[in-house]
Amino acid sequence: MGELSDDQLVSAFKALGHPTRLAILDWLKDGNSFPPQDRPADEVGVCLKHIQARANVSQSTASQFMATLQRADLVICTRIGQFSHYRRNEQTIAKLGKAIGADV
Amino acid sequence: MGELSDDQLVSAFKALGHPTRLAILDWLKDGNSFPPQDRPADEVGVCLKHIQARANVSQSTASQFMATLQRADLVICTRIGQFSHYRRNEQTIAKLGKAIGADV
DNA sequence: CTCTTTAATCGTAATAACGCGATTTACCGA
DNA sequence: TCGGTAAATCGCGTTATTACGATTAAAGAG
Repeated sequence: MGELSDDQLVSAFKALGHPTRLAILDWLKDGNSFPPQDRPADEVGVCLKHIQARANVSQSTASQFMATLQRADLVICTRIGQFSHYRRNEQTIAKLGKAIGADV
Repeated sequence: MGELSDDQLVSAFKALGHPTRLAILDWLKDGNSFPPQDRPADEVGVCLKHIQARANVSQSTASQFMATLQRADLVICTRIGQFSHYRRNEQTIAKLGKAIGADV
């Protein structure tokens, strides 16, 4: 269980430094609050279109937001057919919490 | 002991999303590692010029970095005469650590 | 095979952040 | 009062981020 490097920390903080991305990460704590899907949200994550709808942004913006969160390793993407599902990467988020006070 | 609002969280994450600012906050954990001052660093904080020297940036850039950290409530500034001293705001940093996992 | 749906990528314009030198303000010592 | 020093602010050019529509690629339905 390694710790996050400085680059990873900066990348994560940058990703969280946006109100919508921060909100999305919060929404993903309860995947079942989104519209129903073929595969349950708490298993594979929430479909991008549902995130897009709640965030009230364009499709491309929603896709970019999730790509930013993914590059920071804050979410995990599971692609099933044509659908991309996103869920929180609790491991990285926990490491980030530990890093504050230790590294930061 | 209130919690940080969403705006405060975003502001703090933005401030931490820069390698130099993140490093500065880390340096301030050991104020005595900086050159000696009239008033000890662990009491009033570290003088701006010492932070500037270690960060290897211009005076105006150093001043702006600290202003950004201060607006995010991550550091506290103590002005003594002509010198601005900066030290960590452990309270906000602790709240930020708690917020990750709770709010985030 | 064709049409539709999903989502990533491209191109772009507006906005914000970055970092610097120059200036201004404030404080101190002589 | 007059320099000298510290630091905040201003002005500016550069770079990065933001958010969008349009395009592209892949997958499912008929």
